[in-house]
Amino acid sequence: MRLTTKGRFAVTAMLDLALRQENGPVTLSGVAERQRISLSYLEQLFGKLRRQELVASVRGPGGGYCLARDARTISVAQIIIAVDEPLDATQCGGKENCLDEHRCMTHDLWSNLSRHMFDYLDSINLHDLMVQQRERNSHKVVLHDHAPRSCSTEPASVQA
Amino acid sequence: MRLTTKGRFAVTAMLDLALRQENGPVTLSGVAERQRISLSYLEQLFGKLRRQELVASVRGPGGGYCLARDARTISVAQIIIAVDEPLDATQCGGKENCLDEHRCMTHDLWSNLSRHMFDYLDSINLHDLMVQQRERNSHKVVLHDHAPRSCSTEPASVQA
DNA sequence: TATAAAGTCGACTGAAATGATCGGGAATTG
DNA sequence: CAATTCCCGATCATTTCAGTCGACTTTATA
Repeated sequence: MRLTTKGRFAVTAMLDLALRQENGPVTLSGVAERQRISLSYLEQLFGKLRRQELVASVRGPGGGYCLARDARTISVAQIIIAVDEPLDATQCGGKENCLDEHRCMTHDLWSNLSRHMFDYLDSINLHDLMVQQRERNSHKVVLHDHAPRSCSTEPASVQA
Repeated sequence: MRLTTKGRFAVTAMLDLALRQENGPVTLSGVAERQRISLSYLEQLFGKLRRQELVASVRGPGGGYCLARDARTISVAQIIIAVDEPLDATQCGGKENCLDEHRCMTHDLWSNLSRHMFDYLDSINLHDLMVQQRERNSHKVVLHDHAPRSCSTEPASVQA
């Protein structure tokens, strides 16, 4: 399992999103500003997160991103895998040339480690992180002062 | 905790060493050949392993490397740390700018993960790997046919 | 309908890390 | 002395990472 700032940023950004989405879609420029992550970089990450259906996008003014599912069903591992694609510490992903034709001597060690890391990160979901964060910051969240758009696909104002 | 091929190579090489050192010092060129790792690269790694006192070197003809301690007391984590120096997945090693002045929201997550990985890799020692490996390969080890030098500091032939 | 706010996409880039090489040493044995 | 082996620093090529840029699409609303 690869661990880079890519995965870290993604988790941080998803947490930011999760903490704010009750006010409607969250813009990437907002996340970028609050978390000090480059907007263009976030766009890349959220492209992947969207394709993995972890977030849903709403285009146009007032748009942004929302979680595609309940925060309880999104694990940290899923987020990291979504942006950091290849999930293995073995370098030979089950098939390649560890050593000649055989699995190298330490193959099992790395694949076990990989599974270990995954299990740990998969045991933590976004909701857990939200709770932790809210405990720390005693509800400093500032609400939008304009009417937010809806995160769901149904129209915000029922007049279709 | 960083996981690169550097750490992998180091563990593989140390295991090779551990499995063969009963026949006296093991040369790096031997390890390089058997494990398909570049000799010069191994030299770099073993420089670090020696400075961390995980291995001891014997110079001159018949020389090579030996484990500096019993295989049971050398954990995989120690090997990886020795060659891959900085041991943290937090990127802000406790001090740096996670976010402004504060620890970033996911700081604890990463430091917990880091500790998790370390604990796992620290729970496995070289002897464990040796046993595993010997179970797989039914004693295919070929012995040297010349009298080996000693790994210890005392002279091999007692005539000092 | 024009405009602005947002997401979408692909190509590109600079810098760092990785993995590896090279050359010249120093120690030790025989 | 010569061969073997460790020792060490400098250097290098490639890849990956993190980030940038520019052009585009969708949508709300004035």
